Parts: sequence; structure tokens; C-alpha cells
Amino acid sequence: MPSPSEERRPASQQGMRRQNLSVVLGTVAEYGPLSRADVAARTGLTRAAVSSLVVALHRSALVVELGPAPSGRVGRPGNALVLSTQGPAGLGLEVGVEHLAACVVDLTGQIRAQARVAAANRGRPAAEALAELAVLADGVVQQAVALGLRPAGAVLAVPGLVDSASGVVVRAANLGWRDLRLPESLLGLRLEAENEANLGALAELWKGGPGDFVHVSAEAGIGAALVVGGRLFRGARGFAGELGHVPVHPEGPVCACGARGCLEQYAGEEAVLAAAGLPDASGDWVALLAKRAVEGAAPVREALDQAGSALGTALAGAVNLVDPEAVVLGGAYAELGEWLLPSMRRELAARVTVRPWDTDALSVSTLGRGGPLLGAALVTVRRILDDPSTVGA
Amino acid sequence: MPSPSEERRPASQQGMRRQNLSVVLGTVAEYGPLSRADVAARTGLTRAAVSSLVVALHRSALVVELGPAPSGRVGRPGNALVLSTQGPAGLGLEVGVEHLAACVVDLTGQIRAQARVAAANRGRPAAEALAELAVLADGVVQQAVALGLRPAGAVLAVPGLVDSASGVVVRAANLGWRDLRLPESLLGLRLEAENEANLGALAELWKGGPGDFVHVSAEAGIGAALVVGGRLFRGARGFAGELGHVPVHPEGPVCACGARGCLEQYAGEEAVLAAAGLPDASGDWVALLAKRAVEGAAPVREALDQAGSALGTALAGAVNLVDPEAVVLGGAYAELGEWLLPSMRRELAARVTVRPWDTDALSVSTLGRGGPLLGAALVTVRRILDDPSTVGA
DNA sequence: GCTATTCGTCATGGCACTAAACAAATTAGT
DNA sequence: ACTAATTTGTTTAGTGCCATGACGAATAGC
Repeated sequence: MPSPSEERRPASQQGMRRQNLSVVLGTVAEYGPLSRADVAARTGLTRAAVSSLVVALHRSALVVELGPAPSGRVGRPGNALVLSTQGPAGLGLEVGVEHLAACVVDLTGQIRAQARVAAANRGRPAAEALAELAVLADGVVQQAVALGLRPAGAVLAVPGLVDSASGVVVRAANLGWRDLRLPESLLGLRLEAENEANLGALAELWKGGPGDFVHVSAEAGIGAALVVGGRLFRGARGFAGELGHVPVHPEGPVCACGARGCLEQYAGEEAVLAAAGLPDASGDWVALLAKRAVEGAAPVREALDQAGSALGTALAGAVNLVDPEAVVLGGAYAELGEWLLPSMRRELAARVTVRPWDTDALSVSTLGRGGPLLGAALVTVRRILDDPSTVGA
Repeated sequence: MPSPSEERRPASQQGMRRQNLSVVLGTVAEYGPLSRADVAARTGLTRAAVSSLVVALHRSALVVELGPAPSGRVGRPGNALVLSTQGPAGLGLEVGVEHLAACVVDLTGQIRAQARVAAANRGRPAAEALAELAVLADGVVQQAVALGLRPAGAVLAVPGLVDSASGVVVRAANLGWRDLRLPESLLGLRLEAENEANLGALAELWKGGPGDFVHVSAEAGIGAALVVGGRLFRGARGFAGELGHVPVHPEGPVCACGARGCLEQYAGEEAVLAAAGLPDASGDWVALLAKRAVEGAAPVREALDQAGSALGTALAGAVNLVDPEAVVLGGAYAELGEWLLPSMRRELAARVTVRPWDTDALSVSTLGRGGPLLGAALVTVRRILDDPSTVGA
């Protein structure tokens, strides 16, 4: 009794066309300026087929020709194709506890317009925050339009749990949001929400990271986004990546979640601040910790070392289970990497023993706090690259 | 700079044909006897297209017609199609520490021929074991051929690490195998090797389990196969699922792997036997433990309860990370489920708190020790169902 | 200037599916 | 019992997409 594998969709000629459009566009995107003949050679399609596909991509403003350029080689020079920097684009939005942000990214992944404002969103009515965000976004979109870009979709990064099927924000504790259904569109664009840690991981992936990694992101809670085979792994119900509640010391202190010895009890915001002797810190506590650590405050450094140790232990379990190519420290903790990494590496080296483990496989995200917003904008861009046929002429 | 997603293969008309063959065959496989019109309705293909595809599938002996049967409804009755039980089949092989086994499974997943012999394979030269296995397999294949079946591939279940890219058995400690390259073919069939725990999980999946689960399998070490979206998840290097070396008590006893407090130190064979007061047990230690537990031996029950507790703690971490639909206890420990489950459930309930967790989501495999062998045979069958075009006329 | 080479396009053909018509086989109704 | 209606499976024509091969265009080397 063979089981239902995936959805069983028949292949059609249109599907074939769709896929080949994506193949050509993806090849151009990945391997820089390429002539039609280059694309044909790389993909296995014929030059004739590539030509026909390029016509369609050109009509949708997805690729542009650079014009014939002397190649130095014998023969007629090719007409190089590149991704259009004036075509469809992605709009990324972010609601943080203390800020709002928006940006537009073109097909090449470059940020072309952005804006950010401080805002006290903790406990603020969602509608109010979203209204202010819409104004911010409108300005960014107008800048982008002036540059010849045409945003094709909007994705909102939320610091909380998002049900990816329904798009409902199940809860975002730091904002006080609960079971919030977002409007379906914003500025005439389809609007989607996604967890910010996931988006940070996607940004990391799409900006050249490896195809399999664990992206640790500590903001409010401690989350881990799993990227598997170039895709974000959401789990059966979309709750994958709750690294913060992996048991580290099974008999440890009781966590807010009810269990004992969760990672958050050792490496969460509250725990670290308490250990550092700054239990009442508020605002940008990460920057505060970094500042004190730079200054050489021993208790702070000690606290971060302990937190890194706990993180490393939990991650060792994750690495043993999931066998990722790399582990990336992102989100707010990226800025504390200097003090967290040594003990994290120590634990990983000691506990990942059954397979080869390179300490350099643990690294700090280069995107910093901008990751989620960038990832949000890139969702739309990647969707276009994956299926160019959705873009109208 | 968009990143390389997957391999970028152009779609061709042959590819379209391949996929639609698979769609039709898969639909027939999943939804029982179906007329061409039924298949067309279910898949969205036209009746004409289905007819053409069925001709090809029939030629490859993959489907057979049952003949027109009165349907009770108005109109010409359909000619029901079912999977052939006389066509291509899969050969599964198994080398255990104390046995050899082989079986042939038809397209419907039914075991049609099997054999099993006791054999002392610990430390035995691999060539010798494989030679005996070949004899066993030959007999099974002859039975299958007499039933009209034609095995199309052989898969060997090995209690050890298999590099899935090269097919080399990196190490199988209990057999004493190390970096062993298996012959490319056996009885004229292409031969592949795969870890037995993975195959057990695949059998579970293909015999109707959910599409996302963690399959715990304790034989020599403790392994966990992750099934994600209906596929076995192997990790970046193929080493995913090392549940046995997830840290449970970070300061615990030193494990053979060099780390401290690995799960194996609490729920591995040695640890459990020692705790049960049977440190010198050998042979079928699982059966021995089960027997003593049934008899009511308190130290044995206590030892199993402790082991279950450690298993549950480690699994709680895994569930928090991976969010599976279910956890299945398979392999040798399946037979000890009665005594392991209560404490496992207790830990899971206490530590999986952030998401809903149903205690029934932890269950014991119904396949028992036959899982890996069945899974091995099913690999070939599934491959045919996934790409029927590989089957010659 | 001539040849060789490479690029992009055009014309032709093949393949796989859709669309529509048709023959076959059954039920329902008069 | 005969006709109408319905459903099945096949047949025929048509469409879309890619492969093949030929052609003009543009360049380097001689």
C-alpha cells in the first residue's frame, strides 16, 4: 500500500515552459552576464529554445541585454544578458519592538530603497503600527518606482509565531499580538507575514550561504531556523526550530514554558542579564552587553561565556541530529559573537564527535540585524526567479 | 546575488511523459482499482492522455486490467486498473549480527517470498557473509520468478554507516566492516546498501505512516531517522540522526565517543544492561530484557524506566527542533515499548510545552524487526512508482 | 579581402498533450 | 422491447514547445 507522496500534479507543456523560463532566468542570475549561447551550453537547452525563452523574459522586464561586447575570442560576439535592475522587485517590511522598517530589493538582490523609524510598538494596537508602517512603505515604494522598479509583493517580518498556512500571526509576545489576521494586501500588493528568524535565515541562504545550515537567532526567545537543501524547513505544523526549549540540564531551573532546564534558562535575555549583574537593563540590552564586554567587565564576559556554553551544548545536539553543513549565529546575538563563540566552539568540538566537525563551520552572520528585513524583501524576488511566468508583461 | 538552489535541469517532453507516467501509476497505486476515466478525473489529465499512458504502463507490466465490471451506475462500465502483482519487484537483503535475510516485494508492497537464516556474522569476513547471502537471495528470487515477478533491483540493509553517495559501508562496528565497497551487482541486479535504521523508517513511511516523523531505532547504537515531507532526511553529509550522542546530562559520564553525558550512556545497550543488573548478557539481550520485565523483575523495569526517561528527554529536544507529526519507536526497542513508553511520554509531555503535543504521537512501530528488510525491498518498488519509465518493456 | 568561427534566428519536424467527435456498453424510461 | 441518456475508451485533428539543421551576421586570424 504505497503511501501518498507529494501532490500528484500532471506535467503540461505550460509547466515545461514555466520550468524552462526559471532555468534560464536562474542561470543568468547565478552566473552573471551570459550570452544566449552560454545559457544554452550551461543548461542543455538549444540556442533556439533559449532565444524564445529570453524573448518572454525580456517582455516581462526580467532580463536586459548589455549589447554586443568584444569577447577577444574568434566569432561573432554574444549579446550578454543580465537580470534587470529596473523590473519587478520585492518589498520587505519589519515590525520590531522598537522600530519599523521597509526596503525594496531588485532582482539582483540589491537594496535599492529603504527606510527605518523608531517606534514604541510594545503593546501598541496592531492596526496603528501597521498604519504607520504603510506610510513608511509608501515612501520606499515611491522611491523604488522612481528608479524604474515595480514591487510585486510584500512580506512582513514579525518577531513571533506565524501560521504559514493561514498567514495568521498566532502570537508575538513582545508586541502583544495574538491571533492577528493581517490585511490581505498593502499598497495594492499581496501581503504575507513570516517569522523574522526564518527570514534572517533565508537572507543568509540567498546571500550566498551554504544550502544546509542551522541559523541561530536570539531576539526575544532563542530560535533556530533550519535550512535543508536550500529550503527553509518549517516542520509538520510550522513550529520547527524551537531551540530555546531544548533541554540542556534536565534537572535545571523551571522555565516559563513549564519544563526544566531549557536553553533559555541559560542563554535567554533574562538569564544572561541576571548573570551579568544587569537584571534591570532595558532597551537595547544587546548593545549594552557588547559595550560592557568591550570595556572588559568580567561578570559580563563570564555571563556570555556561560551562555555560549549552553548554546553550544544545545547546538551539539542539533548538529548530531540534523548534520548541517554549517551553523550561523544571527539575529541580535550576532553582535555578541566575539564573546559567545569561544565557548560555543568548545562545546561543539567536545560534543560533535561522531562525524568530522570543523570549528569554522560555526560562524557569525554577516547580515547582522538587517537580515530579516532583507530576507522579507527577497522572498518575493526568489519567488519570481523560481517562477517567472507569474510576472505579467 | 541569488544562490544556487537545486540542480537546474531543463524540462523536456520526455520529462513530461515521465512525470505523467508516474502520476498515473501513483494514482492507481494509492486509490486502488480505478478506471481510466477515474484516473483522468483525479489527475486532471484528459482521458485520451491517460489511455496513452496506460498503454505504456501496461507494456511494462506495471498495471493490469481487471476487465469491465458492472458499476451500478448509468453508462458504460469502466475497465478497472490495478498494480500488477506479476510485474517488476524489489529484492530486499539484510545482514544482521546474527542472521541473514532476503525478501521480494511486489509493486503493491506485499511480501511474496522471503527467507531467513541464523548466521554468526560478527567479525566474519564480509565476502563470506555476502556469498552466503547471495545463495539465500537466489532461492528467494527463484520463488519470486515462479510467481511471475521480476526483481528489478536489490538493496542491502546494513547495521552501520553507509555513504549514500558512494555506496561504501564506512563502518559497521558490530560486523567488523570498515570502508567496504560492495559489489555493484548481485544476481545480475544493481546492488545498493543503506543504513538499516533508515530503511526501517522508510518502511514505516511507505506502509502508511505520516509524512513527517522521527523514527527511533536502537540496535547497536541509538539512531533516529528523520522523515520530512515524505522523504528520508540524510543531512548535509548523510550523518543525520545521531540521536545516541545528543547530550542529555552535559556533565554526565564520558561516552565512548569522547563527549560527556550522551544519550547512549543512559539508554544504550550497555548502560541498560548494567542498570538492570545483567552486565554480562549477550546474544538477544532485548528478548532477555523483555522476558525479565514480563516476569516482574524490579531492577529491569527500573532500568527501562530510566532509559525511557533519557530517551524522552533527548526526543523532547528533537521534537522542539524538528516539529515532527509523530515519533515512532522502532528497531529492537520496539519490543520493549511497554516499559519504555510511560517514562518517554512523561518526559515528552513535560518538555514539549511550546506547541500542542499529543501523547499518542509517540507510538511503537507495527513492523517490528522486519522493518529494515521490508524497507530495503520497498526502495526498488518506490523507485519504479516514482519513475516508471526506467522499466523496460 | 578571405576564411574560420561563433552567435542568434528562422524554418521544419516530432512529441506529448488537449479538444472534440465517435463507437461501445450500460441504465432508465415509455 | 425499444429509445434516450449517460459514461467509457478510442480516434482524429490541433496546439504548444523543444530539437534539428540551415542561414545571415559579426568577429579574429591570415
